[in-house]
Amino acid sequence: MSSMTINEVAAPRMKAADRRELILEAATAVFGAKTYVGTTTDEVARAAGVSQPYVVRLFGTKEKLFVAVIERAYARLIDEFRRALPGDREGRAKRMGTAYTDLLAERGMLPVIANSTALGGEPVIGRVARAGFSDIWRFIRDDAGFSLDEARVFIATGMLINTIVGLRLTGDYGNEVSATEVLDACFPDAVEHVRSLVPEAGEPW
Amino acid sequence: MSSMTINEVAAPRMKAADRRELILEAATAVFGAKTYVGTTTDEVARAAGVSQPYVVRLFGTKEKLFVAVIERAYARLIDEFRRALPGDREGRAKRMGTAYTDLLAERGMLPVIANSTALGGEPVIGRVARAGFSDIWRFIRDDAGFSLDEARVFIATGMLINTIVGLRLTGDYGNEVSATEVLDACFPDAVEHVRSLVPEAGEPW
DNA sequence: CTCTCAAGTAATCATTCGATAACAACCAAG
DNA sequence: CTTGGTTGTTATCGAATGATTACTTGAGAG
Repeated sequence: MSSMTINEVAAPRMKAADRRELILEAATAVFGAKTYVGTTTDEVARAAGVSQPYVVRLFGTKEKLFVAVIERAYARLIDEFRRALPGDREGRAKRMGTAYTDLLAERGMLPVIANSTALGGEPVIGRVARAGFSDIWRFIRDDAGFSLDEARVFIATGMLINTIVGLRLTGDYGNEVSATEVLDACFPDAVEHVRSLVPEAGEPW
Repeated sequence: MSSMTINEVAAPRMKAADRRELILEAATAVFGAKTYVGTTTDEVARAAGVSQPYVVRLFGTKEKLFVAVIERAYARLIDEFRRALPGDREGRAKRMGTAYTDLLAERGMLPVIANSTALGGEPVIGRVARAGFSDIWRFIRDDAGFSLDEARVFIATGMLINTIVGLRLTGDYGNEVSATEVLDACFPDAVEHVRSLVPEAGEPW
């Protein structure tokens, strides 16, 4: 039952640093689809095309692996936000919003960020998640120059997007009133784009 | 190691319906604190002061227990929203927002709702979570009479509150800039009230 | 009383999962 | 060409967990 979702062919003998990055990518997809506790290191390993013990050895523990995944995700997000800064000031929030939804194309990225916000009670992971959120907030305030209210609304909208994606409301668009209304209200001119990037309620992602 | 968190003394020989409700209350607290997958039926049982097999027998499976917990939480939320309807129309959104944060006092209620929004990919739970969200949205639109934009902003704000609570940002208030700013921006005149209701990063809740 | 059904427990099982250990194959430097 | 570090695997373990089974206890009806 070796699915090999990310890499069709296992690539033997890779430099450890590259292998780490490849595993992080696979782990982001799996953690994003099945939550932190719900994900097994074996699933991550098979998605990355390596053995389960090797994943553990490269990262130490499942917890440390997840911490690396979160840190990478928040860094990636800030990266994408930064690329959306240049241009007229009025369109900045919109460009950054688009940058956020475009991250949907990187499998698991948004779900991982969303899930991390529910783990503040975990001693280790919680600290990292708060730091990630704090980085985002400071970027929005200092680098993007958002006012307090702009920042609040922007982040709140992002959290609503997380909810829409996490609930897979996209699958009900057109069939169910609430889902249709929420999606229309959130993505006035990008509903189909978003819909094409979110998987159906059936598991894979 | 029997902690008996909810009920200090086990109440033997209760009518099954009452026992169910008592277990649901305990389960909400535990699921809210440790997520769905991260919670064991034994923890729920001990929090409710009964044996683990009894919990399983009363609800069939852990999944069905969680479904019952979610449905109860959404129903409870709508209940509280409904009680906030009467009064001047301008203050309605504010009253309903207060009703939401007041639910923090019922242990696990908000975290359970927040966590459910990340499980849309689960075949059974996902369906229930979407139905819960849909109920809330329709209540806000039809019963509360919110416009599309009002509804979107209101729900988005709720999701941001979920994030703040889930991340335990309340613990950083006063010590860290981002947490302080977010909390001030979200709860202009209720920061201390919210802070008093959210546990520290250390686990319990 | 006692009989019966509901309420509840102790014991136990089969899986699953993260982690560890021991070993194998590859490759570059001397 | 051989030696040593790096990259990886197979085998396996101990603990945890959801579920099942069989048993016990209490209370209310007749």
